[in-house]
Amino acid sequence: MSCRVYSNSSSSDWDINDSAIPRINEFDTFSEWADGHCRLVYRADNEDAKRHSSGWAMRNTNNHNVHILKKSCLGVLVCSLRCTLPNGDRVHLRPAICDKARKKQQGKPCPNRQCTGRLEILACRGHCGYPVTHFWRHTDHAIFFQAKGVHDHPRPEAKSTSEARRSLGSGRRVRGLAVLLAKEAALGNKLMSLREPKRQCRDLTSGPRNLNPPPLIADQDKGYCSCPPFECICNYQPVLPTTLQQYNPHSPTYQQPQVLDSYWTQEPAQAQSYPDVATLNQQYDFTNIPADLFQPEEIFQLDQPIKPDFVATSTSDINRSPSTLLDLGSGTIHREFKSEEYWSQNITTMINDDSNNSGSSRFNLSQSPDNSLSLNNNLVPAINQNQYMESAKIDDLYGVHKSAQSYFQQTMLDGDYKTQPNFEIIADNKVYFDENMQNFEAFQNPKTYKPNYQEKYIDLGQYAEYNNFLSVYDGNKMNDSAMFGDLDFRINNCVSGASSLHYSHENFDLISHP
DNA sequence: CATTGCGGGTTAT
DNA sequence: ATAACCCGCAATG
Repeated sequence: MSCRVYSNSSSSDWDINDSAIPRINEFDTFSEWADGHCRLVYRADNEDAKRHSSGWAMRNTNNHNVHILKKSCLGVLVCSLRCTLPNGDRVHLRPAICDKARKKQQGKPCPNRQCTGRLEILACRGHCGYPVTHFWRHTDHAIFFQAKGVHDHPRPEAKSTSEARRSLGSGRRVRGLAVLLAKEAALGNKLMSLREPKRQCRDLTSGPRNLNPPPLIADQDKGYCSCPPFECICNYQPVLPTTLQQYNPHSPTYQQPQVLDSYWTQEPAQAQSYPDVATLNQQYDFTNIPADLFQPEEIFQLDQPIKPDFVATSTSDINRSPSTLLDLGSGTIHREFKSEEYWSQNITTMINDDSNNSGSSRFNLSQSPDNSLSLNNNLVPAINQNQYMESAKIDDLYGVHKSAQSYFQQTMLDGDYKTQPNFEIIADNKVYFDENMQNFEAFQNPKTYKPNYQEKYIDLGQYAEYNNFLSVYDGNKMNDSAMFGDLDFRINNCVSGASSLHYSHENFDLISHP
């Protein structure tokens, strides 16, 4: 699935912006759910790579560089009430890529027939407070992919699922699709639930930050009804499953959203039950709210960087934290993170960095004693948020954690995750050859190579197939080995100054053609 | 109609 | 200069 230490290609070191890119002779299999700071190299004829596709909802972003396609993550569509579907799962739909279509998605009724909530965007802020970005760069013989940031939200439904529903018109009535979705979502749920805070980075210059982003706009008095005009169904006060930590994908209690049969079929709605209801979140009192507060212009837009100045309010404002509504028109966030309700509000140390910057994230990250090592699963942080956690479940998860850690250590001890490839030097519009007769590609805007980050990923997806997961999940029992198989483990040493350099200019035949 | 990519533009750092 | 984003356009399916 995502990034890997043992990636065929990422054994080399390169940055998408480099003028010199290693010549890659081994390629990665396409990673639909690439996450974290990672670099992959695909065959030039890889159809998915050629389409620049991703499971994440990525929209094109103009970086004014015709040679590198940049995309940024749109997050995920979730229910404004964070409702729990009858089977205990959550809603996580795929945001439309085009702004217009996405606006229309926002405010639509929650697909959960028993829920009065509305769909809203949970923005991605996994890259220093900004959306995760993907970069694509084509050469004659390879397609280079680089991702920056760690998605701090659930996976949306896969593109294929979204497309299938659209092509089926009122897809919510299709039972077969529902099953498909449920399976896929369930799989994603489980994978996400095992994801650990991925960043173990420390900004040495500024020190550890509490990066839990607070509401940008205090919002106690901004209760609203997101019902579309003429469709308001707010005369009903739902009992809300608003135990916020349930939406922390890194909490052992977290369960990924899932689309239900009841959503997709015409079957009568069964009585909704909220087995883990604890408190009613007054934020979602829709009783006396006009129906016209959901202005299209207020819906969806800019992903504001999170200012560390705000963090002080994060913990105490949990229950009042408004939802995130990004304004497509103005680029402002009108209502801030309900995402805080998804994730932990107990962030002690947030470490989020990329190759060039330190930054913020909504992740609740556990600080590893060793800054250079972090297990990328979801099992560590049982921090003040497990009131609803069954002890047995905790035990299970920690069992997985331990086995995963064991594997990780074993793997890293092998120490063969890195090889030194030939390098593919890319300068502008000319072809060069190194002494090994490697073909070099043309590239504009050569830049000085900046070996300023070091990261390694282990993707265990190669050890367990998707179908294995599915079948395991179908049995309603995820055993540890299966879970373990698709975990991402990664080491991120994001300390720029402290990172050992993998190479120097001596390793490159840098050619600059300004 | 949505997706995708392109590119001119703005704003902020 | 760089990065993030807005917006319109065109090609495509």
